[in-house]
Amino acid sequence: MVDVALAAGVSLKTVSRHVNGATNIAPELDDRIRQAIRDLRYRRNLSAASIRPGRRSGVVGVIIEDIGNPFYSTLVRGIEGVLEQAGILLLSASSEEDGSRHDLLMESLLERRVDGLIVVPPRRCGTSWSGTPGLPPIVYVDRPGPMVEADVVVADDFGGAVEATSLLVTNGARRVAFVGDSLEIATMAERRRGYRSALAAAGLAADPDAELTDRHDVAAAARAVTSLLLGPAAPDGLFCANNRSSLGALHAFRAIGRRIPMVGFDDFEAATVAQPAVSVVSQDAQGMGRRAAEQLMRRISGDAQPPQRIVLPTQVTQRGSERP
Amino acid sequence: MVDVALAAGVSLKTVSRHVNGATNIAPELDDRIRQAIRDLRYRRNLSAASIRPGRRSGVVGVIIEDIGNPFYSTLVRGIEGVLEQAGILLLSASSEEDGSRHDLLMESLLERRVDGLIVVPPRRCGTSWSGTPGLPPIVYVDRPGPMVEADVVVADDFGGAVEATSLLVTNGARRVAFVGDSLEIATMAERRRGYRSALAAAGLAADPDAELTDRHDVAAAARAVTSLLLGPAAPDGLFCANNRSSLGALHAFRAIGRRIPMVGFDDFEAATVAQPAVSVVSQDAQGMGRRAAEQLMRRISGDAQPPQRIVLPTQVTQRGSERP
DNA sequence: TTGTACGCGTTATCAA
DNA sequence: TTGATAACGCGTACAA
Repeated sequence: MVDVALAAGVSLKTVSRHVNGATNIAPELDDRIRQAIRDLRYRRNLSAASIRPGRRSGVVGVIIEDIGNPFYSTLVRGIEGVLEQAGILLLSASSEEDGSRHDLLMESLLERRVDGLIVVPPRRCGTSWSGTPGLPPIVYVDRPGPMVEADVVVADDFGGAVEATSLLVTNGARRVAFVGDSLEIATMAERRRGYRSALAAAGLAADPDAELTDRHDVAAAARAVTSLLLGPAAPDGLFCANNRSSLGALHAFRAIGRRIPMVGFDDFEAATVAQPAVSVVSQDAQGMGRRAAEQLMRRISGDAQPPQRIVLPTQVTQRGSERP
Repeated sequence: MVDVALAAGVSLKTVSRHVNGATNIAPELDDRIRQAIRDLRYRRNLSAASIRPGRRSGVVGVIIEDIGNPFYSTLVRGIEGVLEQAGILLLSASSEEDGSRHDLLMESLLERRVDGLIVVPPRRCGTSWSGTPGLPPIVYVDRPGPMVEADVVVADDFGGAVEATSLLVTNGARRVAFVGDSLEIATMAERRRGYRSALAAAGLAADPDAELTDRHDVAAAARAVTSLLLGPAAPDGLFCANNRSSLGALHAFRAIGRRIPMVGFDDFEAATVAQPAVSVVSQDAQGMGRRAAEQLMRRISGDAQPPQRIVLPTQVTQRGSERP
């Protein structure tokens, strides 16, 4: 910046004004500075600019579980869309459901002085970050954070699971099984609660053996569904509690050469390709990202309202797989 | 940091040494500093640390087309895996195939003093960045950059397209159509070149009317394939040049109630769910990300070898859809 | 409208 | 092994 000032024959401060878009500069000097910047290939250092108290870094931290999961990558897309309009960049990382990894990432992002954080808390969130003074605003998304008193954007997991399960029951299923990931994950616990609630409401007994949890990937889900269908008390309906479980179920159906009615939670690419097409209760991943980013922007702008809990409705899409 | 030094009764510099993991500190002072840091909830400011010349920011910029596309999110996953081991964070953004947006993002990342860049160049890359002095190392991925003299990691698009097309021909197809995105995208041009080359090698004439380009999303690809199949000269084989085209073709088949042999470029989730399962020429997206990140790390470490062009082989996966 | 002097949080030099 | 002091690149208060 000194070099630019020297080349343009002005003071350092005038250059600073120029790059910050100040209007009270003589047009002539403005031009000289512009020229000097071009000649010297000057580019300002935003890291240096941001160390000054009260100045923002223009960066928001994002911690999700796994960018490879379509649900989360869609979520990030929603966040991107909102923040890019404010000229904010995303410093993102995947925690892989690992609490200590998550804490490390948080530290790392905080050390970089992000203006705010959008976080999908891992199943066992080591530290609870919210509340500590001096922290930038945090918005939790997809799952509630470790603190009750925090902004959070979630889908209606319970209601969606009730709808999905009821849809199967309405179509004649009497023994509806559940496939999903670990119940330590808040969304999973909620979805199973909805599943059980719907069964109870229909006067159906919950069978613990028909609840397949801790299936973390497609292959594990496929194996679980396969052995369930080949077992003694095969169900006549299947609620798949996330996109990987749904895909696994389809693989199982194909491997066995036989299917049962199913409904999945969270839409997925293969849903419309399967035969019959898979009915789902979909959550608006992009919308969740958008809402979270909007709420964060409000907080960054100084909004001090009490913490908001934003629950996005789910949507039922019937495509055929819910019927026998 | 001054506060910590004061509280621990040492000088500022000793605290600096402590947080930087220097070993030449008296254990007693080390403990006092550690305690003071805890008491004061001190967290160092990496932005401030990085403004000093020669110091890295510990951040790498990533510009891709669209984080919502499974191919790119898988690519980013590969990058993440390599860089996290070096304690490096990703500052990522989507250019949406927009050249001017891309340039803006580049400027923004450069102003944040990233240590390096991994870039998927948009179809019309406005400026050519490589070569300008003072720039951090750049590795192009998925497509060659605007400069020939730059590190780049790509898949064997030409070879893969030849294999895909030949597979259809081998299975009896005589009028093989092509569906894909804009030929301004380097990978698309290469794949069409491979497609044509395979046709020529088989003694088959290339029919311009059977080349459906500029189909940017699934719906557009589906519409194109539908009208092609319902048209006067319906093909008896279909090469889908990217994952969105493949998915579009499946939708078209389902809408019409009739299919033709097809092979897709790039594997996708629904491929194993379709009936018959879709044969693909797959590229190792995660591997491409990994290789690009590794190459970037070498450059950041000061490796000054001539620019590398890394071409990753594609792999044919026959699942049934290539047959009539 | 422009410039001077200082401070932001950190690291590097060099002397103690 | 430790500490005083000067950068790093920039923004702000205040004076001119």
